[in-house]
Amino acid sequence: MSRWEPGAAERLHTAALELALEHGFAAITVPQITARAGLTTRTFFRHFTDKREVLFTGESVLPTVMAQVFASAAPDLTPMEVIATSLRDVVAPRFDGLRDYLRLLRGVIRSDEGLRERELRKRSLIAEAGAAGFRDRGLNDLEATLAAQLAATVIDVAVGRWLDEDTERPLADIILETTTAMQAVVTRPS
Amino acid sequence: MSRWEPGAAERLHTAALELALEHGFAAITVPQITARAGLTTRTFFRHFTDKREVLFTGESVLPTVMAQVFASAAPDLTPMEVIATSLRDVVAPRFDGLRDYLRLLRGVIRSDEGLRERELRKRSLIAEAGAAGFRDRGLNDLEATLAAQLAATVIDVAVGRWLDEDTERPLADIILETTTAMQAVVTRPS
DNA sequence: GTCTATATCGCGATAGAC
DNA sequence: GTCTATCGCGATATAGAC
Repeated sequence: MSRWEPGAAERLHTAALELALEHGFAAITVPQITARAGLTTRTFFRHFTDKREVLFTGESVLPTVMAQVFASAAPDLTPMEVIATSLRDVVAPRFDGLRDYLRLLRGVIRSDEGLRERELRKRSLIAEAGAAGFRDRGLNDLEATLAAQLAATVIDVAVGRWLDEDTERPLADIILETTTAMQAVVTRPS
Repeated sequence: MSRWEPGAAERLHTAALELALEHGFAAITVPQITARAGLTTRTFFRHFTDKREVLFTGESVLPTVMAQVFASAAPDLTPMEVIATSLRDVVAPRFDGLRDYLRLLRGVIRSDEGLRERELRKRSLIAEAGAAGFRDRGLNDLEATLAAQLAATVIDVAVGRWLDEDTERPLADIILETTTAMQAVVTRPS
């Protein structure tokens, strides 16, 4: 048995989310968070570079997920097909079951400007990882960048709508709806 | 004649940019910036909500520019046509002449994680303003959101490439190249 | 304009895992 | 022994209150 309870980062995350839900993120302090998790302030900053970061754990898996997305895509698919099928098959399963938690978290993030800003980094990381994947598939720099931005937009918008709805429609359905709408917007005839 | 030299915000911006170029943004302090601008620390925080903000003045015009973009677009244009022609006619002229300054500023922003994060907010503001504009043109929520994200991506990518190139190719040319590539990525046949 | 809270981080020590 | 996670103390700058 160790000197410390395991899962310090996760306990800090839970404590921070609970406190933020109760009092608002701006109103709580790092000492408050660490007190609830049974740790010290100094320890907090060893796990997270700043106060906001504690709400964005688990985000580090996103580039990994994007790598999976492209590894699992058939080589003859067009960029939009890669986006549509891969997000449906690889991303959606990862989010299933997290809906209630993600709704709570999103509520906190939306209520704080600093957190909203921090959240935009997630999209940026997705787009970066995606661009590398599309370049590996043979697209040139410009096309790879644009395709990855499209993918990031689809994830962002689809997950947002998935969390918005009262009925829990499968994320995979919403992803397909979103990619279809994207095609329509770009190819719409005058 | 007033008690203060005019243009406090602009002087602070210039001082901050110069100091950041010399020492790196993280290494400089607000008192250093205000000292160079001949002001007090308190005055700094009256003009800017935080230290990073001083490098992002002028950004507040972006929603206005986006409003212009949609006001000036012919009503029968498709979303992609609105993006292509409006960015070329309204956005590009606004950036002309700022290239050297923007390259310097971008160098500073790229070198600091906090500033990179803050910059993503610009894209977010553009997308929000754009979505409102596309809704006004009759697109439904989903399509308006996607079209605005496309527009934000085109601006981002096109301006980035414009600043990257050694030869000063007109921004309008690069915008057209970017929208063309976007169409190709989405409509590419298998 | 002054005062103060608190976010942030450097350093040294400690305690267990291996 | 080394490695890693933690603690405690202290310093500084941001940022907001008064």
